[in-house]
Amino acid sequence: MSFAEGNVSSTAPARSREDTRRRLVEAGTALFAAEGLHAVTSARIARSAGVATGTFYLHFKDKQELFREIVFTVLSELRERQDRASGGHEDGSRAFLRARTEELLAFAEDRRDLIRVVFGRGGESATIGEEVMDAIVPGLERAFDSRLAQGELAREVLPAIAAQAVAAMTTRVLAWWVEDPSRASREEVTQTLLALHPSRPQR
Amino acid sequence: MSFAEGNVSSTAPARSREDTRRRLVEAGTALFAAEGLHAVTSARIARSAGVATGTFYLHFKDKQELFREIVFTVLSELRERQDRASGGHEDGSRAFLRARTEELLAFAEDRRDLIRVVFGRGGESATIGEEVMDAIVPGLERAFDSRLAQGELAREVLPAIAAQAVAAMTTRVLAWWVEDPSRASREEVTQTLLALHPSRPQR
Amino acid sequence: MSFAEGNVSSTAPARSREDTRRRLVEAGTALFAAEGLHAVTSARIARSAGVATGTFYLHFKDKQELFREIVFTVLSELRERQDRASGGHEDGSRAFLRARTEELLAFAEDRRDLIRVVFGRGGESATIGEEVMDAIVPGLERAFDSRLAQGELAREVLPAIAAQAVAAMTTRVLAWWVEDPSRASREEVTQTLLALHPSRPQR
Amino acid sequence: MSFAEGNVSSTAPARSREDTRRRLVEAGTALFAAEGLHAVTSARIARSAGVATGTFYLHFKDKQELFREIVFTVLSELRERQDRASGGHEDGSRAFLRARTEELLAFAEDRRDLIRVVFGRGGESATIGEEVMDAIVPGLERAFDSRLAQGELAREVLPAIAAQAVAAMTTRVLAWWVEDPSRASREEVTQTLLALHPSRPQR
DNA sequence: AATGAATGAGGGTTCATTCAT
DNA sequence: TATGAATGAACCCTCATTCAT
Repeated sequence: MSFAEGNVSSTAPARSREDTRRRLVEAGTALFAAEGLHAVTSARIARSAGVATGTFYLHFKDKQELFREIVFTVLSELRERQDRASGGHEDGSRAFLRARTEELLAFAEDRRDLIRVVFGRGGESATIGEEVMDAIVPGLERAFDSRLAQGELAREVLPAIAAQAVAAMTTRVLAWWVEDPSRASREEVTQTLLALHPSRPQR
Repeated sequence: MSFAEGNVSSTAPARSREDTRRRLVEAGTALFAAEGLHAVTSARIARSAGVATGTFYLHFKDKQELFREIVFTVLSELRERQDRASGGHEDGSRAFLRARTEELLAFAEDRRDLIRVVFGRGGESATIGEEVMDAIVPGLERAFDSRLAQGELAREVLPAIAAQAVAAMTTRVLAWWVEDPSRASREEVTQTLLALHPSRPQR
Repeated sequence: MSFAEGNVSSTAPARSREDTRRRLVEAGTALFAAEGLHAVTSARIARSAGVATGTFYLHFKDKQELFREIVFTVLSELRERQDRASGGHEDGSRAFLRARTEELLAFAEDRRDLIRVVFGRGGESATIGEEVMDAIVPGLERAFDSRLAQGELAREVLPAIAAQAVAAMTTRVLAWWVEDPSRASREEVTQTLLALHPSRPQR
Repeated sequence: MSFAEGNVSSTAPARSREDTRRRLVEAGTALFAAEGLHAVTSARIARSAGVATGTFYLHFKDKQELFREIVFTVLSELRERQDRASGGHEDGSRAFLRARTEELLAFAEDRRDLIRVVFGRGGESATIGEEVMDAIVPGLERAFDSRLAQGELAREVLPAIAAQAVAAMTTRVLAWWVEDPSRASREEVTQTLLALHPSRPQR
């Protein structure tokens, strides 16, 4: 057993392990997007990933864990992309909001399946639905807090409520749109979402 | 009150059957509100209603049917109450909207359990969640259509999207609020919802 | 309460009771013929007879009892008709056999439903199937015994076996025929059954 | 015997799976023979095979599938044995028939349980009973067709009916005999069955 | 690390039968 | 006698998870 061989035998399985994991994530994403958390069994995910049933549990504690992983990977990737997209603009400005919204919709167009899993079917697991909200809402709430302080928000708006409202509105519109993108152009969705965004007092 | 009248309104067995049904609906409502559609079994609902497992199926084809019945009874009762409350006001006017929103919140305060079942956990069943949306969205969409025509809505707003957005926003805020009504006063919720309602073009 | 009234009130229910029973038998016959013993519930029979579920059990101990009653009523009626039909002929003669077979087929044509219940689906209940055989076989066996003694049967034929064979052959052909009477004319069935009837040694 | 050969014929897990399946088939056969299709539950078969309930469904879609498998395995094995036994004789000849009948009875003596399942209780499932007939009858009908053409059958015999009759007669006698083989010797059964077989015109 | 057969608790549902009215 | 709501045991089947290989 040469040094090289040893290397090969210790890295090849490592690569293979990651590969297996990725295959499971991909199979799970496709199935969850198409049928939802409850309708999909861990055995089917494994089969669809081309591995044995038991292999699933070498990579994930249970079905929820895979689901959760998909959901939070998406959320963090999405946030990263939005942060990058809105990087050049002043926090909370129109341009900032537009950049983030456009990036959101670009992502949704690219990865309809992921949006379906996270926002379309997330409600299937009460726990995870709550966690998704917890991942989205606090940032929004802080934003509304500061906009309220700067007088850029109607005084009667409670940031905590507005944050819930905007999170729900955005995720719902997204889910609705990816279900059938011909329902509206990307620009129409963008403009409507921006128009509905809470802003300075009216009248 | 004649003898005939008494007979007509309800025979003895009929009263008993209706009573059992009502007990099942109540037990189901409480359990669905607390744990959601999936976590509750028909056997538990029956036991909690003080009847045998089989009795459940004398009254409902299956668990979904009871769930659906609860959901759509609530929706129609709610709509009725809102219609009554907004009866005196011009369609789509501020006063109209305020009256409907106040009635919605009054209902939510009265029947937190029902709101939880319908809006908090409704998403658990993709089918029913979709149907709930279908019961709410078209009316909103028509309202936005006519408001757009009257120039009372920013021109860039697409009614179909706005309807999805407002439905999601409202139901989410409601669910969030009934989860812990101390989070905000009824008036704060009312004002925030009204402030977030899409309206005439800004700027 | 006059004498007449008393009479009415005591005989009317009596008539009604018999009527109810007859309705149950008829409903049961139709349903058993169409779907078999297992596929039919006592509640459905009652409903189809226009009475309440519980009423079924005022007339029959259980579903089997109704089934059994139908089966054995048919068997005894059939035997009576065959006896009457073959009355003028010498026991075991060709004419005797032909008369009985013709009567059997006439009955089958009249009452396809009954034949289906008794011979088509009888096998569904092992117990009753056995009893049907026990009702048919001994008579046949005695007949073969005497025909054997008279040299009208091949010597190598064991009456006990021949009786089983003829009972099975006849009931099966009957069931097959009533399932679709266009499969063969009544005369063809008669002639074939008679031709297959064990008789004097050949060759 | 190379290493490869051993591998090909059966891997360790494969052997185990087949073994479980065989145990289920054997347990099912014994139970179906003793109590019939309806009286036996899949859970009991599993328990009797020494495996868990769920294991049953790893091997068979449902109870019917196991039943069907037993029935049609028997029928095809039986046919094979009969074909082999009658191989040397001219089709439809006396010797041919005798060889097939003797093989049938030898099989019945060997595997009373199987005969009970297939012919004794087969009627319990209308569907399967029909299929069993469909597996037996067409061959008989063809045989009678050609015998009729050759004048070896009474002209008044309709082959389609005779086929039904002979199938029923044979299976019934078989079932009756295996229920208690002391009722008749194998030779007596053989001779009676042969004597009852439709043949050339009499008189 | 991967396999895949096995597990068994538990869910949904049916239905023969009872019994208070 | 009739009613029909109620009963509850029992069945079929699924599937998340384990474990010997």
